Amino acid sequence: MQTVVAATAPVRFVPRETALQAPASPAAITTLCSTCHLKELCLPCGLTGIDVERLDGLKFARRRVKEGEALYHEGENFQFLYAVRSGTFKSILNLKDGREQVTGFQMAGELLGLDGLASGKHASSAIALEDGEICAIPYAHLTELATVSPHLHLAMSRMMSREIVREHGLMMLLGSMNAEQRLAAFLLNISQRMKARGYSASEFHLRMMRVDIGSYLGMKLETVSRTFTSFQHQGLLKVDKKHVKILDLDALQQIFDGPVQ
Amino acid sequence: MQTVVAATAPVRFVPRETALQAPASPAAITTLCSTCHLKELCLPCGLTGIDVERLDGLKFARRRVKEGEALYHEGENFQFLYAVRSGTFKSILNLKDGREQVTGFQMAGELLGLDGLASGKHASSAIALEDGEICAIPYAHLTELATVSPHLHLAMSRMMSREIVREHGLMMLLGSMNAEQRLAAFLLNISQRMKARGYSASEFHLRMMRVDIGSYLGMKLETVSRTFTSFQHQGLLKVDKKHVKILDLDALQQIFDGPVQ
DNA sequence: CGCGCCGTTGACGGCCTTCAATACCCGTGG
DNA sequence: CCACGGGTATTGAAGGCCGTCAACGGCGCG
Repeated sequence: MQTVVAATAPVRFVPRETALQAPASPAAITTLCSTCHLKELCLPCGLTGIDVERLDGLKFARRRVKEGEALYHEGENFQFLYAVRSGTFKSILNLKDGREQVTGFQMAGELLGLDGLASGKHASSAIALEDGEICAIPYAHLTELATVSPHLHLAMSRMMSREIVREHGLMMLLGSMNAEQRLAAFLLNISQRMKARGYSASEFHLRMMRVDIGSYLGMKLETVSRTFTSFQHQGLLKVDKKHVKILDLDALQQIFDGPVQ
Repeated sequence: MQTVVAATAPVRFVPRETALQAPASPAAITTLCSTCHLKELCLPCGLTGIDVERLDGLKFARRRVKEGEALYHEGENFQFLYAVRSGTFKSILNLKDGREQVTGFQMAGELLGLDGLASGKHASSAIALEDGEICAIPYAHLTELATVSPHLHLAMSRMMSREIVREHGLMMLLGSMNAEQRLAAFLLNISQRMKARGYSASEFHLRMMRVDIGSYLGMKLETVSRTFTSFQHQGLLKVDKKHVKILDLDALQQIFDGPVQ
């Protein structure tokens, strides 16, 4: 049933940058984890040689996604996990009244679709916030590999557990913090993730709109805007629309930590 | 590894194949999934004969827990998953200011500790809300089994995914609903879970305090109390402290669904 | 240019929090 | 037996944070 695992595809020399710019040939462009510049962040994180090579056997289909496009919709059959190669995505739940609830933002190296295993249908939708590229990982093949490789099994479990922990943190935020703390938490989180990806931790471009940030943080877009302005007046940061420059990371951290106690 | 003995006194869900009923090594405090009355709800859910028998090999240690006692604390090393046999538990995060954030309530057949895989340390604490009993499942052994049994691997992944989906729902609640909708959602959820366990869906005893409900729903205990009173005045239910009788489930559902649109 | 989308800002009001008092239950001890 | 105290739940009053509604400005695009 499962084909050969070891692959000897001639992809060793594909440099990171040009790999991203490969023309969108309709035929499947495959990607190898072992040569991916994101392997420290992504699924292979923590895996060693042999296990990563096993992942190579999956020959992920790579796919370009344009801004606004959906990777999958709530309710669709779950077949693939998606690993972000470039770009930013949002995960959303559709509310009964037509609004949407943002459950997370995903950046390079992060996984999308883990909520689909539960029922075999995607429990949320994933929308691209800018043009980007993803690896589509066939879940059935991945689990087959996991039965062979305990380390991969562990890595997958850890990925899911990490998602649970992340949502715990969000529940804490939504359940017990005020607007300033929420936005501070959000900015600190983005800052960290940008840093982990080699970008500046203090100056970045937000890819999502105010209404998305608001939905994610459980506040209205006007409140998001006002809180940005307030932070700017306090000298914590400089905002111009989506461009943010953090001027005082410590103070932001203190706001997040809450009133001293 | 697997011994077979005839068991009498089967509980509610009698297994089809009485032949493979398991050994009651009477002195031992171990528990077998194959004879457990919770197997339709718990970890073995969806698994068939052979896989459940494999779980039997783990010989879960059973443990009694008293009200107020902790199964584990945030930060402790992660070794076991815990399956609730009886009683009710709350999962909590400790906030910096000394308060706590409740992230979930667990009833019979539900798993505790899934957030520990991510870092190897428990990311939350689990506290018994009443005297109860749990199965302590050694995670290392469980993963070993999962490499042998693809079905078990799938079952575990599904358990985690279900937790992610559950938290999604909670984020929606915390991010976009008012006090009445939150409490309605909470009551409907409890009602369903009681029903699934063979109890009345319309009349039950809440095991948690108002402050816990409030923490879970992102509101203050006074607001919880006031909303209960309001529901009572609307004729939706009858409340006396922790005892709740739902009088109009449909109306409660309508409140949860929100204003018509 | 004009239109639509996005972000900002102001005014107002409502929902929920905060603070406080009271009632109730229950175990302990005089 | 009743008094007493601690923990829990309810209820009231006042206030604040944030939501709602509205207007405006900037920007990109047909």
